[in-house]
Amino acid sequence: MTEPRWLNADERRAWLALVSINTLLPAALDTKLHAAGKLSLFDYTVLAMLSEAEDRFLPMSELAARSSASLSRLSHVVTKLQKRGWVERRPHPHDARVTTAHLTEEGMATIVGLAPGHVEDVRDLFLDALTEQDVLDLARIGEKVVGRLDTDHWILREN
Amino acid sequence: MTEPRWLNADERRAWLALVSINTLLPAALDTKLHAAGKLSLFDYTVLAMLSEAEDRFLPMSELAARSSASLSRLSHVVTKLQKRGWVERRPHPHDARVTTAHLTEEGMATIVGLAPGHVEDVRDLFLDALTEQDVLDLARIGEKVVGRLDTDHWILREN
DNA sequence: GCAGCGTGGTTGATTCTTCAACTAGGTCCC
DNA sequence: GGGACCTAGTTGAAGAATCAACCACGCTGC
Repeated sequence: MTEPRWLNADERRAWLALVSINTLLPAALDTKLHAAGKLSLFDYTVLAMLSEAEDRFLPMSELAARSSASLSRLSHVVTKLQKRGWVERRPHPHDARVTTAHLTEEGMATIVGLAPGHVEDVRDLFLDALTEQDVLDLARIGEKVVGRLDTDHWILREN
Repeated sequence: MTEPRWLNADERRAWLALVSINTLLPAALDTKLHAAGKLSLFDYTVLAMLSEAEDRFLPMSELAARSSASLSRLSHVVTKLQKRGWVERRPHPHDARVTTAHLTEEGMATIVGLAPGHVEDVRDLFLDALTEQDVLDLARIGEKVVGRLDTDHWILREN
């Protein structure tokens, strides 16, 4: 039980900034999205991932991975999105354990309508504060951190 | 209504990494802290802010600012921490609107016991993935983003 | 061909967070 | 000195996240 290595000044700055961003940014985007369409950032992310997937469907576990969520959380949210008519659940044809989540036309229309405003918000709240170099640095550092938190994270997959 | 400026590849990388960190990092630290002492990262942050404050107390609104939370959220959490004997509420002597939250001896003992493990976890899950230059870059970029989200954020105050 | 284990997913209870409504004390200013 | 408005904080209800328990299917080895 040796004395822990406390954070130095720069480490503390980096850590505090990250924790603050972590609470402020999702809160701000949640507010915007809730005003625009009564959904949360997580709801939006789920719809976005489906809209970018081939044929607009994904197995629940793949969708969970792409939205960095637990299967349980995703299951509850998909139930909610289903009630709004934006997503459908279907059994997988070849593996009866698997459920696939499909984006409906209505769901697609919703995200198409929301996306431009959301991108503007992301720029407004976040990217516009940064130079091109900052963006590059952040992408590099961010991916390192993601790799440490989850070695197989999908955003690190080749291509 | 002009065509929105979609994210370019690097912007997208930076954004996706940040969103992923945002869900993975607190989840991992919550799990660790919950195992160590049945508290969340936010609970820990509140205790930590009090422990670093002069005389170990702060007005609710200042504590809310330092933990990036709404007053409402803080109020509920302080009620919980109070029930565990870690925090006390007292009226402010000169302004009857203000409530101050005080860290008890028991609360101090709790955070002193938890801190070394928590710092190790922060290194383990996050800082150890980064070089010294990364830490500097992240501190710089992080503070820019915080400034954009909240101009008067406390971490930007000239001490 | 069936026992045992791992995978994929759902559910309900508990805990947390947010939101809107409200109390109450302070400040401005006429 | 009395409105009007602002600041600080609390509360209860509603919606969201987590956790543990659980079911069903598939694979493996015998």
